[in-house]
Parts: sequence; C-alpha cells; structure tokens
Amino acid sequence: MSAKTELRNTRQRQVIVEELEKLSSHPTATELYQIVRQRLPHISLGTVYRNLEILSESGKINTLQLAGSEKRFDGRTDIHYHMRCVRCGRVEDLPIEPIQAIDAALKNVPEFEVLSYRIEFVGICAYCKQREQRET
Amino acid sequence: MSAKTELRNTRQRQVIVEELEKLSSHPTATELYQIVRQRLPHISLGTVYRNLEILSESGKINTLQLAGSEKRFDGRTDIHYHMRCVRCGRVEDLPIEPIQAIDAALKNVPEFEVLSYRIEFVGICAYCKQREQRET
DNA sequence: TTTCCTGCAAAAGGTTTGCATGAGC
DNA sequence: GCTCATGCAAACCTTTTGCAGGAAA
Repeated sequence: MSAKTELRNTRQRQVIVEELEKLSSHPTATELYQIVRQRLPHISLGTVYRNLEILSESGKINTLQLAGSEKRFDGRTDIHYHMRCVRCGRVEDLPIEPIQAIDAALKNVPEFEVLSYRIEFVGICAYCKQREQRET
Repeated sequence: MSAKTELRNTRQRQVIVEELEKLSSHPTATELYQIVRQRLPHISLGTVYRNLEILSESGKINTLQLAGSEKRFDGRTDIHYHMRCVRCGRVEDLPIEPIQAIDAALKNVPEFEVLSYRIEFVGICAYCKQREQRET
C-alpha cells in the first residue's frame, strides 16, 4: 500500500525512467533494453526487467495489461486507453475520454463484485491508414 | 475466411472439444491437457496446443485474449464478457449485456480506424466473495 | 494410398532468479 | 559499513516446431 523503502537512485534506474518517459511507443522490455544500452552499454536485460517491475510497483511507471505474450511499459501513469494496430502491431494512445457507461455497467452484477476493467481497442493506426490510402 | 479442408475427426480432437465444452473455467492449454489426459493418457501437450489452435481458427472454440502470459480457451463462441478474480485468478463469464456505448465511442476517433475492442473485467468472483463473508 | 495428425523431444521466446561483486547512502 | 542493485548466466514457463511413424478417409 505505502512506499516502504525509498528506491535507490542508481544510474541504470534513472536512464530507464528517462528513456521510457521520452517514448510514446509503449515498448517491451527488450525494446527498451536496446534503447537504454545506447547510453549504458553494459546494462543487463535482467536489470531492465527488475527495474521495470520495481518502478511499476511504486507507481512511477505503468505496466500495460494487454493481450499477447509480451509485457509493455508506459511512462504515462494517468488513466487512458490504448489501441493495438492490426497491421503493424503498434500500441498507440487513444485520444478519447473514459467511457462512463462501462463503470455504470460494473454496478449491475449482483453475484460478483466487479471492481474495474481493462480495455484494449483494436484497429488501424494513423501511419498504416495513411500508407494504405497512398497505395490505393 | 471459408473452411478450406474439413478437419479430420481424430479421437484426440474429439476429446479436447468435449472436455473444453464441459468446462466453464476457461482453462489454459496445460490445464486442459491434465484433464484430457485422464481419458487419453498418451496424448501429448503438443497435440493439445495444435488442436486448440486449429479449432480456434475454424471457429469451433474461442481463444481468449486476456491480460497475462497464458492463453485461455473457451468452448463458448458467442460474444460475452469475462471477469478475472483478483483473489483466486479464476476467469468467469460475466452475465451482462454488451455495452453499446463502447461501440459508439469507437466511431469518434478521426485519426485512427478503430474496429473493435477487447475488455476484461476485474473483481471478486462469487466463490471468493462468499468465502470472505464467512470469514468476517 | 494419400494426407493429415500424433507423440516425442528439442528449440524458441519472454521472463525470472541465484550468486558474487559493486555502488548508494 | 550495511544494504540494495547490478551483471552474468542459468533456469523457468509457455508455446512452437521438426521429424518419423500412425491413423483417418
């Protein structure tokens, strides 16, 4: 519940957060590892994973709960929706407001205690949409 | 799009579908493997995976796109929602109607072409809710 | 008889972990 | 100086795949 021990401010942790916050691409651990390695060539994948976990637990970053086998991470910690592009696989932020009707529906299930939800939109991102229009 | 070749009716395939349809627990491949093995002790995990994939492609069963690393499978192929129990991890069917407002929201994103969505509710299932009331 | 399917085992892909060393505070 | 964090490598877990033999149609 509360922040137990203050996190130690290591160079690796710093760079991981900085680089993640620069990105809007919701990278996987491996993708972020490649990027961070440009600044810290000796960092290990394990360190990236451990830090992403710790940072996520302490609320400094967000672990996305999406379909598929790979975890993705987000420097934004406010509530917002994502869309997965069926063409290129990108995960984009969706510029729409939270849908109130979903929260309303949560209250109407007597047997269960529904607390929240995870939603992931599926569609074609701006890049792929443009590209397909050019090719037509 | 269309069913190309008719699937061969093997004993393994039969039993996998039968057992999956009996369950409302949305098992993982490994869980279903354990169950099927009671009837076919020599079946291999690979066969279970291959059949789940083929059956899902041909629309006879459904592969759930939930958060987390493991795939789960569903004998029901009609559209319905699921809830993940935060206590025990069970995946349950949620007896609520499709929420129209979500489809309405899809249409209001000009830059993207949003086609569909995946939603997963999160809460406390009937079993855990009862248990917690008893323990109070 | 042809083709698809199966069992087995190895490989693949992503993530976690044990251990000795090293760096924050 | 005491802990926590790191790098490295091995282990883990789920899923996929290659291959030779076996069973549907």
